[in-house]
Amino acid sequence: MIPERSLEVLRAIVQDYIQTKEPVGSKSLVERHQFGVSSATIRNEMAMLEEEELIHAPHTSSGRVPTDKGYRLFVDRLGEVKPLSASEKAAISNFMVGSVDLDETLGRTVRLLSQLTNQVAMVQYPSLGRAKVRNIELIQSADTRVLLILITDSGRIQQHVIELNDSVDVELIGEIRSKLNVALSGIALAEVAGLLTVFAEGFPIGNRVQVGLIVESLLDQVDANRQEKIILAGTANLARREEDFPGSISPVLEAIEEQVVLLKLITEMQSERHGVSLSIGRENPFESLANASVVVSGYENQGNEIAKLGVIGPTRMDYSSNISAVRAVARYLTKALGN
Amino acid sequence: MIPERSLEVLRAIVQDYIQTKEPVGSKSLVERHQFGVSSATIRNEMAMLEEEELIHAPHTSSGRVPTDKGYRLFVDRLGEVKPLSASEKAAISNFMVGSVDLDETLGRTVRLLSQLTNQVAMVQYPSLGRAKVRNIELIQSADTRVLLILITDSGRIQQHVIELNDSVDVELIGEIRSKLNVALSGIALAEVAGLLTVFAEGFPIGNRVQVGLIVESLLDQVDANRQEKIILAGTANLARREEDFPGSISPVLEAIEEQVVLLKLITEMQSERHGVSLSIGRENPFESLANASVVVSGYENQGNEIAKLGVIGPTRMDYSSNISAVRAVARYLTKALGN
DNA sequence: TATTGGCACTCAGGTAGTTCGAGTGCCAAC
DNA sequence: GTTGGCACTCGAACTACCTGAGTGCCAATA
Repeated sequence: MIPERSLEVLRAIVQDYIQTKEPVGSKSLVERHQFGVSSATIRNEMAMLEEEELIHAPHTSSGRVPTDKGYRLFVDRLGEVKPLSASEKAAISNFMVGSVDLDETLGRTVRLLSQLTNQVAMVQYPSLGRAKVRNIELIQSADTRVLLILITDSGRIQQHVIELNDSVDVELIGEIRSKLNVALSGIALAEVAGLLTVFAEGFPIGNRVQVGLIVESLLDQVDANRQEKIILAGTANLARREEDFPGSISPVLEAIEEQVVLLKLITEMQSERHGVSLSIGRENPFESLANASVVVSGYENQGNEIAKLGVIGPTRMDYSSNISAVRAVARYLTKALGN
Repeated sequence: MIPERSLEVLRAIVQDYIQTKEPVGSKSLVERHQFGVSSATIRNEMAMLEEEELIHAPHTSSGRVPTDKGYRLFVDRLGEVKPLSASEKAAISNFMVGSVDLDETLGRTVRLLSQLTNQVAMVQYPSLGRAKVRNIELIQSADTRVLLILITDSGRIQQHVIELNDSVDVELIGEIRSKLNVALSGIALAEVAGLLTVFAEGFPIGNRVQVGLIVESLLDQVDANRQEKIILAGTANLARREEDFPGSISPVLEAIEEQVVLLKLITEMQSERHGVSLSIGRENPFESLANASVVVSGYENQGNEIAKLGVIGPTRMDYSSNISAVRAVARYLTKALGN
C-alpha cells in the first residue's frame, strides 16, 4: 500500500510536469506546493516512488518525470475531473444546434472536440454491427447499375453501386426492394445474413442471378462492418506538440491515418470510470503510439452505445481536462442523437 | 535573354539541391557535371543567376539554393518530364481495377498518388456546378423525415435529411419524386434553380409547404456547390520532410485541414503545360503555404474537366517526378471514370 | 572578351574546455 | 520520521578555436 503523502507527491509531480514540461525536482516541488515538510523528506518520497516505477529520472541527476504507470495511477486515483468552464459549455451547445443529418453532426462534433482539447480528435461512425435496419432502397442509376442504400436506425447511411451483368427490369427492382424491406426492417444487422440465405428462392428462376447479386452486395455491406470509419480533426495540433514526441511525429501521423490501427485500439479499450476509457503510452500495443495516450468514450443512441469518440495526444497530456471534455462531448452527442 | 549555359547551371543547381538537400557550391557543381569549364567560370555564372534572383545564398559564403523564381524557370523551361517506370505504371493499373463506385475510386486514387509521390496527395470531388442531374430520390426515413438523394452524371452522390414540420404522406412523396425527375433529369445543376421557382404550384395548396421544404433542400444542395470536398492521403509524408519547412509544419497542416484554403488555391490555378498547373512557394497567396508547392491537374468525365487532383509538398520537391505522376494519375482516373 | 588560377576573406558547424546550477543520495543529528 | 548538511553528478549553456567549403575579385592568359 502506498502511503497517502506519496500519492500527493505523485500528483504534484504529474501536475507540475504537465504544466512546465520540465522534469520536476524536490526543491521546486516544495516551493510550489504546501507539503509542510522539507525537500529532503520529499526526496525520500521520490526515491520510493521511483522504486515503484511510478516516476523516473531521465538522467542520473535531474528531476523526475512520471512513467506510464505513474500517469495511470494518477488518472485512476488522483485526478479530479475538472468541471468544464461556462464558456466551454456554451461552445458545446452552440456547436450542436442546427445540424440535422448524421454526417454533419459528427463533423461538427469532431471539430468541437479538437478545439476544446487542442488535441487530435476522432469520432467513430456508428458501427453497423449493433444497429438495426431501418430502410433499404434500390435505385436504378443506369441500365445495368443499381444503387443500394442501407439506412440504419443509428442514422448511418451506407451506399454502394451494384454492377449487374444484364439489363435490369424496373419492376423487378421494385419487387426486390419491397421484399427486402418487409424481411429486414427492424432486424439487427448481425441477423441479416441468416435471413437472406434463401431470399432468392422467392423469385422466378430467371431472376435469381440478379437477385443474388443484390443480396450479395447487401451482405457485403452488412458483413464487412470492418468498414468502420473514423473522422479526424485537429491533426495540426500534433505538430504543435512536437517536442512531446521523441524522434518524430510521423509514425504517430501514420498510425492515425491508418484507421485500422485506431479502430482496433479504441474497440479494444475497456470503459473505466465515468464511462471514459484510457490508454496511456505503452499500454497500447502499437509501437508507433508508444508515446501517445488515447482518451475515448462511447456515445449512445436509444440507450445503446453505438460508437466511440475521443482524443489522441502525447502521454504528457492534461488528462483531467481531456477526460472531462471527452465525456461532456459524448454526452452532448448522445443527447443530440436522441432527437 | 539568359544565355544557354547559365540555364544549364541553373538546372544543375536545382537537380543537385533537390537530391542532396544541401546548398550547392561552384566546386561540387563542376565535379558532378561536365561543363568543360572551371569552377571560377561557374562562379561567374552563379553571380549572374543571383543577380537575376534565380538563386540565392543562405549565408554570405555558402552554396546557392534556388529561389521560387528559379524553380519556376526550371519547370517552365528546363525540367524534362520523367517518364514513369514500369513498376509505377503497374502500380497505377493495379490500383484502379475493381473499384466500382465513385467514393471508392477516388479513395484509391488519392492513396495511390500519395504512395507514388511520397507527398501529401489530394483529390477533389467532382464539382456539383458543372454536372447534370441523373436522378433524384426521396426516401422516407421516419415519420416526419425524408432523405433526399441527388445523383449526378459525374457519379457523385449527395444526400441530405429533410426535417418536415408535419407527418408526411407516402404518396405525396412519390409524386414529388417523379415530378422532380421528369423536370430535372439531364438538366445541368446550374439551371436547376430556374426550373424550380414555380414547381410547388403544380401541387394542391395544402401540400405546398411540404413541397416547398423539399425543393428548398434540393436547392441548398445544388446551390451550395461551395460544399466542394477534397480528400487527402499521406499527411504523414509532411512530417517526414520536416526539415524542408523552416519553423514548423503545423501551419501547413492547418492549411491542409482547412479545406477552404486548398480549394481556393487549386481552383484559381491556371493550367500550364501538359494540363498540369503549378504553384511554387510564395506564388500562392497564403502565408502558411509560403514554403509549399502544389502540383495539380484536372481530371475529366465525358470530355469535361470535372475536378482536380494533385500533390502538395515542400518547395524543394522533385518537380519532374511529381508532375509526371500527377499527370499520369489524372489520365488514369479520367479513363476509369469513362466506364 | 571569356576563361582561368590565385588569393584573401567569410562564416556555419564541429570540437573542446569551462562554468553553472538544479538536482541527487546519503548520513548524522534532532 | 524528519531534517540540514554535504559531496557529487551531469546536462545545458557559454566560450574559444579550428576547419573547410565556399565566395568575390583580380591580374594573367588564350
